[in-house]
Amino acid sequence: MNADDIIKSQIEPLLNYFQKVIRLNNDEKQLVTELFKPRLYRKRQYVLQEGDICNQFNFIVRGCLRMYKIDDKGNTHILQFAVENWWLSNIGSFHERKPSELNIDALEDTMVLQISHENLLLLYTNAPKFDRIFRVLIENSFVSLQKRLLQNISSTAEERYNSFLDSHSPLTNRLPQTQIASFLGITPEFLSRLRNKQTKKS
Amino acid sequence: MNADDIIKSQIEPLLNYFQKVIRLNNDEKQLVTELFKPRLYRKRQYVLQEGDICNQFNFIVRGCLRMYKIDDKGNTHILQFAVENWWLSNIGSFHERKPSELNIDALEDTMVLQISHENLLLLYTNAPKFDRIFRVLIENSFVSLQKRLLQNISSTAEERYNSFLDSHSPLTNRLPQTQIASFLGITPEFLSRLRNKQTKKS
DNA sequence: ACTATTTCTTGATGCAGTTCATTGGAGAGA
DNA sequence: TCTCTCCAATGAACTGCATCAAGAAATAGT
Repeated sequence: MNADDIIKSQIEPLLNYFQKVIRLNNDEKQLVTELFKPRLYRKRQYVLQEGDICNQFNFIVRGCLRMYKIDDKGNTHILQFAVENWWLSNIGSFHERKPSELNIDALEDTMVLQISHENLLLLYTNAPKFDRIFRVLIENSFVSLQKRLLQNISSTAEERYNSFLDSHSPLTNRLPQTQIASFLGITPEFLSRLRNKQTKKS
Repeated sequence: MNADDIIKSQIEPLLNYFQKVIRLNNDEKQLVTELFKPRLYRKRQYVLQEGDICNQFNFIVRGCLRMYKIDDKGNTHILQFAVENWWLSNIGSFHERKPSELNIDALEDTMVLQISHENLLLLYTNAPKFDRIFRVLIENSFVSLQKRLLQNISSTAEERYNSFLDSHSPLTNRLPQTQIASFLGITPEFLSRLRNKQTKKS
């Protein structure tokens, strides 16, 4: 495969993703291919660092990213994991063009397709269909975020862990437990006790 | 004022809201006036009841709504309050056309402008500008939801209460404390203790 | 293959927040 | 005016989860 073919093969999953919402014509496909740039991040590399303005909207082709905040006591709180075919970006910082309080980094070597703020506006202007596509995309993100908030307000750590196993099962063996604990909002020690308790049961 | 004038005066805040995103032409204003219907809900009246499909997207003209879940133990957990110039609807149920797990009801007599699912699709088709307007609207909701999740993961009840006072100050005296406690994810008793502690300080 | 670093487990102790029960106050309705 | 119901306050006992500490197991770097 030459360089062009490699890029094309990476852009496929993105085009497929869009076409699940609305079919695209060739001009629109062309536009996507031009405006989204592939980029590789190495494990532990920052995609977005606190204080910077988030300037890229990221679609994950393969690998895994996390978005998190570090609080005053130095604890990290993970807001979101993103793996293949998911989107990740600090939407607030991206749209309001103001410094991010959140970090994004790679938990594995990760290939993304990213579009800059400027090019996304260009995309909206040249192909208004994408206004709708991104509306739907954000509606979906909103719904899962709302589910998660509900979980956090209304459930114990054990219930949250179990529903994480349900909803994120592929990640369970892919991530270190410290990361999962930080996503659930508990200490790694307590997660260890929960797991211990559950294995004893079965 | 005759009936038409009353409706017109109610539609103003909605048009203003839209025009903060993009200016509307007269056809578009006309469309909004036709497709959004005013409706009054009495205190304690349901706007959406668990098990029903959410069929209305609501803009609050005056009054106050809440959206909440009742868990297995019978506790209510408030996901969102909405007052003047805010939107409220169960977006998941609304778009996926499936039964709601959440309830929406009125904490005060509340006037809303509501658009049905069918008419919203009509609006998108006849005036694609609204694809963008609703994308922006949901982006904003997403950002505040994300802030709230972060708060919940990373702060103590006292910190959450204080930041509620900051962000929702107009509501503090407007709502009973049980409602605020249920929004913060704590018991009314514990909220009472927090308040007691804070008044002693000052 | 060896060390260094990170990750997981387990115990002891402490605290934030819950639960249950009781009391007092305030608004709504007859 | 007198209930009746709803809401706020407070005490005592309890529990879910954090913290600190220390050791074991796994991973990565050279």
